Amino acid sequence: MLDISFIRTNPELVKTGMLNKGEKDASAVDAVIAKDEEWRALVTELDQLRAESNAKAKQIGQLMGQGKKEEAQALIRETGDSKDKIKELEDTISKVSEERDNLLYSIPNVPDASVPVGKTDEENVIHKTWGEPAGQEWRLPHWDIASEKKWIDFERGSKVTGAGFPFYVDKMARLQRALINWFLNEAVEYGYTELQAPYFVNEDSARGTGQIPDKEDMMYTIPRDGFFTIPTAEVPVTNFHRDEIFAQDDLPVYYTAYTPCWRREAGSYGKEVRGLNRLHQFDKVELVKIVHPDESNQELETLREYAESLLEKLKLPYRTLLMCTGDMGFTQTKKYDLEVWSPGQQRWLEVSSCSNFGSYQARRMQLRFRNDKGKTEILHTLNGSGLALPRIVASILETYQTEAGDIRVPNVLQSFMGTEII
RNA sequence: GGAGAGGUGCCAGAGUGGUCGAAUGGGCUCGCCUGGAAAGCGAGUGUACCGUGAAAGCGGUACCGAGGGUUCGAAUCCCUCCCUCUCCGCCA
Repeated sequence: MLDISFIRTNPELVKTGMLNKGEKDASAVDAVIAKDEEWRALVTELDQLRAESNAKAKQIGQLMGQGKKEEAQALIRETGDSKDKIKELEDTISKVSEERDNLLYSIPNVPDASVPVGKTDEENVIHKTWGEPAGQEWRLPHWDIASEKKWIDFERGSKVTGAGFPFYVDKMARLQRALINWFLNEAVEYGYTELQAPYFVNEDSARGTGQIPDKEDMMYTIPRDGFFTIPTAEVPVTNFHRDEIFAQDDLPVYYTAYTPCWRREAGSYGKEVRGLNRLHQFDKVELVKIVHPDESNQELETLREYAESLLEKLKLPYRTLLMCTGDMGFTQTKKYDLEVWSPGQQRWLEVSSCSNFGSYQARRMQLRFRNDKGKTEILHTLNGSGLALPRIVASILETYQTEAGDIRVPNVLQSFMGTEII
């Protein structure tokens, strides 16, 4: 969520950002300011009442201590009214603050000034392209390669679990393992601390990173225990330090974690979900940064460059898009998508999304540091994939296939695969 | 899963209805002492919110695992939940 005092002092900026992000109207901004004013007035009133009642209780205590029972009794009789009033005010306040918070949750993060204004993905800006996208020619889409080689078993996955839960068989299982290892090794070498995270999170964590209330339907739930299966490692990893206060010297903090990711992906269909394009369960190595507010924009650039370097080392042609305001998502201030070329499908596939969340997530999580003046201040969080596996696997199969039907193994993966060709 | 014991500030740990935001010790910060350091001595050391102020600050409220309740008054009593530890069971 945004800082309410920031909204109060910059209402027009927030409204513009909201409309640019494609919200229908920005009335929530004025509404939240009004609701907050109401809340503050009530809190002031309640605090005064409580102060009076505390003073009385203290006095009663003193009288009792001195054995002046009669006087104490008289005072106790006086307290009835204010007690009811306090109770009533407390109920009103909890209602009002809930309304205020709901409004606050409905206001998206303000896009950074450097983000292009636009409505749809057509207005995203191509920030960079790398490599020569190969033509179709004799190249097959990865699902044909995989089924011919019996490397990915979608049918048995459907039988055992459901659509979107494939088995990876033999060389494909090994390729996945190779990628996970290589991604983690690269990240650790770069300076990320490796974490192994829980695959289920509780409601507080889902709220901390903004899956609740915004994107609740993307997650699978375990209702009996109140858990959500993680849609990305971002959720447990960013929540790792929830409610903590960092010393300034400990910043920045970099984490990497491999986890499976589960997404319900309700409403997806057709070529979008063909093969490995979109799955309900997939593997991903995630990168998370927790940084000083002044550094987050620069940190986003280095995060993107790091993710790009992985594709370059894999020698997979890609392009980087700077997402426009309308296509970038609710909680981000700025976002880059990395798309790898799929020669078998002749289309780009998103394999990494690098985002700066500013203070939006950190405020929900009360993730803070102590600044030069010794005051606590909200940190900034970022994350990006480094990288998501299935589409990388798809792109490798399609890019590295030979006309004879074999698959060459990218150089950086050969030591993990134990071979140069599969 | 069963039985029991617990969850207090940065840490350890006292506190079983009133003057407790919380003893004491350790840590940390600053000052004194020293050629410098250690030791010693002195002072300080939570978070959030509301009000006020340009700010430093000042006044107030809340927080002793979380949420409810009893009471004029709750860290302390009651209820629910979560977590930790010990023993038993189960188990990779």
